[in-house]
Amino acid sequence: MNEIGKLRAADAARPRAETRIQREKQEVILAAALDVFAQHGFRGATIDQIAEAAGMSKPNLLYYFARKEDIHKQLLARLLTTWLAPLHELNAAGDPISELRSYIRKKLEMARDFPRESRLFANEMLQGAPHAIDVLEGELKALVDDKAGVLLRWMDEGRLNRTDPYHLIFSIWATTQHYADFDVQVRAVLGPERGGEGRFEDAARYLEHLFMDGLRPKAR
Amino acid sequence: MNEIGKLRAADAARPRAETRIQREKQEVILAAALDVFAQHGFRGATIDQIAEAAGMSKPNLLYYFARKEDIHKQLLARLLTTWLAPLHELNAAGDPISELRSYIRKKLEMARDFPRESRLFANEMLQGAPHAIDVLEGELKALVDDKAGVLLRWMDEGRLNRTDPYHLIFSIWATTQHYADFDVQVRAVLGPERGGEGRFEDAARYLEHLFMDGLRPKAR
DNA sequence: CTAACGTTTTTCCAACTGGTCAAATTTCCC
DNA sequence: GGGAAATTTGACCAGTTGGAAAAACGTTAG
Repeated sequence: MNEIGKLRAADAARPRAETRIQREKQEVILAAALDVFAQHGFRGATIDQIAEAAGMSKPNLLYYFARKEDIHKQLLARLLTTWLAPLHELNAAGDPISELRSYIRKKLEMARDFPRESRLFANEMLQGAPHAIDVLEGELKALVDDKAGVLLRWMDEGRLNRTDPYHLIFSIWATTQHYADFDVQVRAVLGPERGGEGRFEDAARYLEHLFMDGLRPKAR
Repeated sequence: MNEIGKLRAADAARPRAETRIQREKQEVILAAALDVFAQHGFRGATIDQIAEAAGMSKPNLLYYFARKEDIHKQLLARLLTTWLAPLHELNAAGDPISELRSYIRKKLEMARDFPRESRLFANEMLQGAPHAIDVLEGELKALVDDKAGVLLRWMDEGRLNRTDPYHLIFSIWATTQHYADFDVQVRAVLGPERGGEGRFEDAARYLEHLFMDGLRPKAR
């Protein structure tokens, strides 16, 4: 009888050397699970669904991930690191306006290129972050605290309008992720003509304008 | 044997006169279902869960709503009308800046006062709007087309900075609903001190500033 | 080539799922 | 207070769910 599966589950701290097949199949499973979890949430997704999307039988899938939760956990862990990367790159030594512009652009590109990851995260938030609350209160909060400090310094120096740095970051998250999470709505409202691929460029132009200058015409 | 349940399911066009108990229990069920659907999505929610939250047995609940989908449908239908009301109220004859300010405020209040409704809607969007796509492409698109026209006229008159009116509306939706849908994240990042009830006032102040004036300091 | 290990399939299970049905109980109107 | 209608309950069902076990099949290093 094989022990690898159980070892990996019980003893993740000392992972066994992985075979080629293990690496490949695990990727296939995670890719399939991303689709299913992103659309139906954790409870709404079934192992059968994931297995079928991954092109294998349920017991075969369970050979690689002993339980459904393990797949979800790993997906979430991967996501969170790549998700936070753009904010990490916000450079205190750079120019405030172009740093923010760049951050907004990167986040919008992530919404465009990794919409399933965004929806997976959104699902986790809607459920009250049962699997991610620790990261939110720990790593994420620390990072945002740090960057909020940077923003605040920029504001003190008069290089950015004075406002709430936390809510500023929230508003960037909200506006960019909206294009992944509410994609159906965006497409439906824009209609067939404007709802095509160009919508991300339109969004980028609009968001830049909004965040830089707002909507009120300058008095003259 | 009783027929009301089946009649109501089969012949919703000509509803029977409702008894007091029917009205009351249906409300209790819908309130309970709102909680459960908002947290777990349609597939992730179970009738047992809803029944328990409503304080009744499953067969008893099924006496009032013959199928799970019926509860969800009704919840969604109610939601959509109240959800669109604030945008309806955007008045073409008013002052652009105060109209927008007022719209943003109302949407933020809805996120604060009806977070479960917001999450129910978000869940539906994440799943690709299987039950709401018609409304999105019909009623909602028509309304947004109309109001986008108003915004465009305001821009033509120089009373609003020229920008994309559709994405403007999206950004208002995104930034306000964020405080309902991503509430856990907002609280976690703000921490115990700043994450209390005051967060909505802070958000209101910030969003007003963002939408009105943006972040770039005025050249002087 | 073959034995050990890795992988896949088949079979199975207990718990849960949405939903039915008839009997028991309660409510309401006369 | 009695009877009809409305409501609630308990027992039940077929299909699905997450998961276990072990046998059958592949792969690969010596």
